[in-house]
Amino acid sequence: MATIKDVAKKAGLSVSTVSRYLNDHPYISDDKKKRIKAAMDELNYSPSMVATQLRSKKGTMIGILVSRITNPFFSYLVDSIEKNSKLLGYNVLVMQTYDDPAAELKMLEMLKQQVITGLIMCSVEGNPDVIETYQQYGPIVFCNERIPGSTIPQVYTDQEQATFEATNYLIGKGYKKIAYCTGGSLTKGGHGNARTAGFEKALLESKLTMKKDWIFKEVHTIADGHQIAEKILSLPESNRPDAIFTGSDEVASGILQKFLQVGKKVPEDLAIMGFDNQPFTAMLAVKLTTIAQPVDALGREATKVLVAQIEEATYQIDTTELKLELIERESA
Amino acid sequence: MATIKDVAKKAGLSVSTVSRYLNDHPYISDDKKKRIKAAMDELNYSPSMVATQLRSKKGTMIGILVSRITNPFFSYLVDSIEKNSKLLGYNVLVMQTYDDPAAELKMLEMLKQQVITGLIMCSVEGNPDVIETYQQYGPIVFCNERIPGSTIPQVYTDQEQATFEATNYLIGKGYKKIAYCTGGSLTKGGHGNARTAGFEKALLESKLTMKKDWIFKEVHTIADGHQIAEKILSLPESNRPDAIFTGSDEVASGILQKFLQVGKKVPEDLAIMGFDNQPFTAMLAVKLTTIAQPVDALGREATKVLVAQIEEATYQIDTTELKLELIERESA
DNA sequence: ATGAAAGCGCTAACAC
DNA sequence: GTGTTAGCGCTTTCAT
Repeated sequence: MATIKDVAKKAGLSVSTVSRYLNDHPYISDDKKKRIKAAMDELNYSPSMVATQLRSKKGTMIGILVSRITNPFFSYLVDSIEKNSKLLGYNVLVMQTYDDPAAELKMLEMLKQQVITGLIMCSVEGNPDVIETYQQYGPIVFCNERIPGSTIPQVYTDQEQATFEATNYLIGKGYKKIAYCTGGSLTKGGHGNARTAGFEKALLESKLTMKKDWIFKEVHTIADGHQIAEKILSLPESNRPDAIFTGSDEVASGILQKFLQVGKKVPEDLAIMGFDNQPFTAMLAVKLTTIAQPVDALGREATKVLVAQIEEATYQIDTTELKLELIERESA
Repeated sequence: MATIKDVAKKAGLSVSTVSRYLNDHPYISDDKKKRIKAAMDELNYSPSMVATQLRSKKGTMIGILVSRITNPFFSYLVDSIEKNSKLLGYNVLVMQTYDDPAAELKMLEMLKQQVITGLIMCSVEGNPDVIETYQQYGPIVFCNERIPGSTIPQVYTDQEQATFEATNYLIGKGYKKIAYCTGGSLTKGGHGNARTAGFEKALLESKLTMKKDWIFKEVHTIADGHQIAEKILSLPESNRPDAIFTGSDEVASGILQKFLQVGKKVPEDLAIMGFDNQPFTAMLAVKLTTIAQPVDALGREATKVLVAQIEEATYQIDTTELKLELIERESA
């Protein structure tokens, strides 16, 4: 591999001139520019990013933390962040946590070790206070996750309000026995808390109660949905919910599928509310009523905030598109 | 940020000893190990990956090239590669090409610039011959894409055979006017060629013909499926296909949805064959007949081959799981 | 077992 | 405009 030194020698110039050329500094004579270009081509030279970065301290890699990339919400989010990053001259290092705080810490360490120049956390498992201590090593932004009172910039939607409204929508339709699913662990500070708060608030206002048997935590997949359906169906009829807020289209679909399989009707036997408005939800046997997330805007704004911080500029988040929207279809 | 020098000073030792500690060399006295550890903790020290890499030439980042991460096939593939890489001590840099050869080249350049230590190409747009020239800068493996005659290691399934069989399945059901969709551009050497070959072979053997009007190229999304459906429906009835091989569950779903919307029946009015067996295909209003891909195995084997090459070991690809399987449901 | 010192490839004063 | 030079933080001979 040719180095800047080789190029300088071949062009009969000093390394500094070549370095200037690389960083397109002003004031290099055209004649020399051509000689340098020729030498580079001849040697098939590419500057070493590693050396550049060691010296200049400026990296070009952004880290993205998601819990599971196979969740379409996250794959669309990564898509948005990747596209916007590329536009701004950055590359993305993607890491899945699978809800493991250790993976998250590993990513934070990479920020410290300068592997990444900035970090977008689309899911957070660890203690926000310790995450904050990593800000000294590079900018961090929370995307989608909202951590009240944190000093870390956040790009988010109002999930509490949306869940509140969605639950009221259910209540308004006459459902009184509403079950609840969450991807979180239901511990304070864990994720999914905003939604839980909105759900509880709606129930409280209507003097409805939450039953232990109707709460499902740490559920994410279609298979989880199957299990939930089975649990519900194994309950005595008198004790079964008549509606369920799932917090995930995948879980919702799983429940739906199992109910249909055993000959139940949706929403007559169970009304199902999804979350995310994933593309396929409009095509299911019973079209899913769900909540659309502004995933493109979420990714775009998060990227812009992060890059602004990296480049020591300021950027005011544009919140106009960051709205959740209830999509009314057939399942509830 | 503390450096190795600071640690050495604080521990009253030389940088070399600290470096040895970092790389757990043999023969450091326990006493000194403790002093080093203490100094590191006190200074909150983390070695700089960048400096380490500049010196040692050993990186820990693997590049993954996909066309669109929002395609569930790719998100599952990335999931598999990411998980397996992590297991082997590597991180992943993900880049989407959106079928743009320039993006692909950019990634190849990153291999040259040592940003990534190895590259898994899950989609290839550019000229295989020029891709091969990049092997001098680091190992490359093709995953899913098969490029006959290339010296680059490949992990793939037999898509030609599977498409041949799927088409024969359609023919066996009595369909004679079979349309065809591909994500590729239908140029020689472009992707999707294996499938096209299998399709053509099946048609040829049954003396069926391909019609221009029944060929759809560069289609990927549900929206593309909608358009295809509209084009088919705009054809005079006598000239409409009675079945369609889509090469993509997303496209298949789009076609299905539009047909159902206008009151057509599937498979009676049009038999639809998907590809990928994405989770939601079993839950559509008309369950999709499709082809399951061994995506976990694909990702795992690709990662193992690549890492073996990076670490200068040898690895024999385990092909036992690399089989495509026709999943017969309702749409065809 | 430990240390001194020479770079890895590049950037950025500083000098001319 | 262009060249000289001192590092960035680490690894790695080569001594001892």
